Amino acid sequence: MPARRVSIGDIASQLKLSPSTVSRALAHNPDVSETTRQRVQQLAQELGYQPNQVAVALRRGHSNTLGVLVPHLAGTFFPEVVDGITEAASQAGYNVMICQSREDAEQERKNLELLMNAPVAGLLVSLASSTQNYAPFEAVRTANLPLVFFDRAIEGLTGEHISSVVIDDYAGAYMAVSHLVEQGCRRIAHLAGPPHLAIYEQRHRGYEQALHDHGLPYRPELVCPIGQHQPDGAAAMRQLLQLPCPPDAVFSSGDSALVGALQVLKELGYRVPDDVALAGFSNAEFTALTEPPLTTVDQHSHQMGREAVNQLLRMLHTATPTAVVLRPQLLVRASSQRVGQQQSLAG
Amino acid sequence: MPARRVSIGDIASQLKLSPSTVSRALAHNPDVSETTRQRVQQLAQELGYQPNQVAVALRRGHSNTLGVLVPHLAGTFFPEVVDGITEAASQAGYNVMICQSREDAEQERKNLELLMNAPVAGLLVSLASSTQNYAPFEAVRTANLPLVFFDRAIEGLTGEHISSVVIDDYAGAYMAVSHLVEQGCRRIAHLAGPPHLAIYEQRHRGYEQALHDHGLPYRPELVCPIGQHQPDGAAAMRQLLQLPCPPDAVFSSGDSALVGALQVLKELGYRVPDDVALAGFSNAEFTALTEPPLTTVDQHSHQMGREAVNQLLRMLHTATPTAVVLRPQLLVRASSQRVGQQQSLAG
DNA sequence: ATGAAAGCGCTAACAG
DNA sequence: CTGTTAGCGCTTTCAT
Repeated sequence: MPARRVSIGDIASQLKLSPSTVSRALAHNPDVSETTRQRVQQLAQELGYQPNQVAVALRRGHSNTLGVLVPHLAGTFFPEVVDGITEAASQAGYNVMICQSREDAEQERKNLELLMNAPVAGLLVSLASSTQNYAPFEAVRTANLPLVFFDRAIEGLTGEHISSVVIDDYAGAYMAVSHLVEQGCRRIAHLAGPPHLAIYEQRHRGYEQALHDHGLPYRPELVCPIGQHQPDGAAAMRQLLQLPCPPDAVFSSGDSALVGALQVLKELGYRVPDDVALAGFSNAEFTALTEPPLTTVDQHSHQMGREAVNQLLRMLHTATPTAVVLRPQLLVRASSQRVGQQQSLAG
Repeated sequence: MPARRVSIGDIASQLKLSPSTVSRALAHNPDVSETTRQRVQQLAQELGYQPNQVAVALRRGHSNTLGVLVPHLAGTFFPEVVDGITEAASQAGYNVMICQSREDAEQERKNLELLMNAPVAGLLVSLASSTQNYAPFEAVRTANLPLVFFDRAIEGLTGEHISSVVIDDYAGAYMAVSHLVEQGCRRIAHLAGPPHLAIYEQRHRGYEQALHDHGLPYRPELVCPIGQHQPDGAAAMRQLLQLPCPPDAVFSSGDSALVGALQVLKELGYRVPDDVALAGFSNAEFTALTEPPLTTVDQHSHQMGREAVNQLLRMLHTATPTAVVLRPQLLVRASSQRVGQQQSLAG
């Protein structure tokens, strides 16, 4: 009943040829005569022959599938990267298998194992926030399976088949904070992310350096280490407003937390940007739709996905790993533009 | 150099056993003696043995991979469904392979072919908006490959291995429009989606029926067939406001278009909801963050994904197809709540 | 230009 | 309880 699919053997016997010849004909092998080639292709067409990719993969020892491992698919960033990945992959004739670690290191390990046995031609990975143990990635490295980290990479893990595509988080934060200073802000708070993820550490460092370069002091009480969700940002904002000397601007390491802060400010009657100016990071879809719209740093997420695939394909062919750093772009919107201040697009 | 991976044969020869015994021991087959089982498992552990899933799939004739085909991964809806799918699938020991049709019927056909040869244990599909020819799905049906449509289904395509999970779009639209009527709106416009997709047709019908049941006339000039993006909604809104007798409410078939409409209204100085009340469909993340927040219909997207996987697993085991219809939920927010009107949550 | 044979890694039927 | 054999569908020597 399950409508058995036609195999090379079927075609061979119908045409009284050997499987090898049929295989060759299908592969446009020049050894095979023009006439047989046509006969084979004709019949294959008629019977609706489709190669069994599993058998092909087993025989060849590798597949044309790329494995993708992301922390989650919520929000806008990762879906956009994945979109870029699937687009570039399918253009190059690869398909894509996606797993989510759900920010859990153990789940990440399992998925990694799964993908390695899938098997895939290579891996595109963005780390879970809870990952502390890099042993599973060592295993990928020793298996010589090409690996590209995107956005969240392991600093220091290098190998002959390990590339990375990240944005310059440091520069993005620096640009945003410099912009806030130029708008006249002097007490700039920072909603910081988990520091063991390099991206958040870099954003923190960019914040720090920008303050320093503009002659402003770094005040630890203005730096709140928080989760990345809306309520986290709201709670942090409330605390900041309790300070004897509250901030006149907030630079958040993520947009969701920032929108939480915005809501608290509006609720308590503060004016944005005049009392408190706001800038975030990621260019989430909703940042353009809040009131006021939020200044944020765009990460070129779609392009990051495409670039990650390019890196992978490059390694597949020439085995030269690279570390690509994309330059982020500051999007200045009303949440940080004070009247009477010059507009500036860079830091 | 590529650090050859250890196979069952390797373990067998090191232990002077046959591959079959090793295979059995690994599979906890009760036939094998306790001692050998332990020896095998011990060595497998030490050598870091991992089964080659491709070989397993080839041998068994099927894999533990589910194929997912979505129109796109932009916005919030499909990522949320996919999130539900991967969650439920991985709990059931399946992994997930995701393809995007990019709303293109030809791409959809290719991806379908790809997934069928992957091979997958079953398919979870949401149609591209341009799909008119259902032949590729006939092929899936005759291959007896379990198929679950979610959200965008082919009405009338039934089979022994075809299920569907959709929400009651008709009811969702009916609820939203009834709510607008209860808020005192009398000239309710509709931003309609592509009518050949059943979901949009149903939303349109729900709109029509709600008007009728409340004794309001259906006015064709208030129904705008548009694309689903923000500028489409903005353009439609401008047109509607040109009418001799403009609408006092808008029910949009999607949230992005609605936010476009909202922006035009604010730009031109209309008050929402007092001059024009708004309601949308999908509960996109940003609808809670606009000013005012947008009333919308929640589609239980995450649950839809989980449910789709359940349907698929059910067919894998018992072969009984089902058509699940989830009940949507109207989320009343400020964009439709007029002061002095009673609040109502259902229609 | 074509065929025969071997084998990718695994499992299941069939001995013993 | 364990081993032998065969084969999933395909590709690729090696013959002819």
